Amino acid sequence: MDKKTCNSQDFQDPEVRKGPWTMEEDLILINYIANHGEGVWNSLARSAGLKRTGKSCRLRWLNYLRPDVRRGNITPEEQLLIMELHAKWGNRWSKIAKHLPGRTDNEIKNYWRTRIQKHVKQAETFDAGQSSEHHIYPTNTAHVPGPVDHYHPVSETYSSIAYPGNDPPSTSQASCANHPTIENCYADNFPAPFSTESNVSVWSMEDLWSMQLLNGD
DNA sequence: AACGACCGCAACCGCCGATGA
DNA sequence: TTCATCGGCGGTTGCGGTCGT
Repeated sequence: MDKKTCNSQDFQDPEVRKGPWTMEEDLILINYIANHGEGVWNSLARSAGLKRTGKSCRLRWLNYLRPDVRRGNITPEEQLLIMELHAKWGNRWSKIAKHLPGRTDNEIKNYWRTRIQKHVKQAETFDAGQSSEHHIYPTNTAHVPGPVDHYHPVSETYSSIAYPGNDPPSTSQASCANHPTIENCYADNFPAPFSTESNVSVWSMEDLWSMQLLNGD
């Protein structure tokens, strides 16, 4: 049998819940960690009464519920730092995230793939068609991504990379793009938190934490 | 107004290394 | 040394929202 399927943490328990976290689950997790601290995620999940894997709890906590997590609105400075560090280390998202306080590896990874990689690919395909010319950028975008050079495994760096310095992320896509934070984005939907039927969490972290404080021991 | 295409993000999956019995 | 368990990481996917026609 495959080792993975034998792993208790990966075992397909029919009782294990998957998919989006509910507000109740979030509150349980926040309360439990507030009272007992984080760590030993599998036993935490069991002790807290959550029908989730330890992995799922850890991910939810680190990427969303942690009080110091900052979400949305990557600043131009952060974007530049991400580009520099990615040029240096490649897809070492957790390593990159350590240099961006409050940012998670998952967010940086998503940001890179959805915002930056897209433009890099555009530039690459364009450069392929314009190989004799340098720094001629697509006209269908305001962004001017530079060419990506190749990774040197020995030095753990890319040879050179020319990214736009203060090119802000596109704001034309997400509905929340003009909001400073996703919390404010959620706040704009109040006082009618949606998805009430599925009870999927769409609450601001401030709300969750204030609820936690109210419920606090 | 309706609908399909596209995009962003949360969450899951698979793998690997560390640790302890 | 071997095995089980856990934590962490990077890659991938599915869903919901937005945009364009």
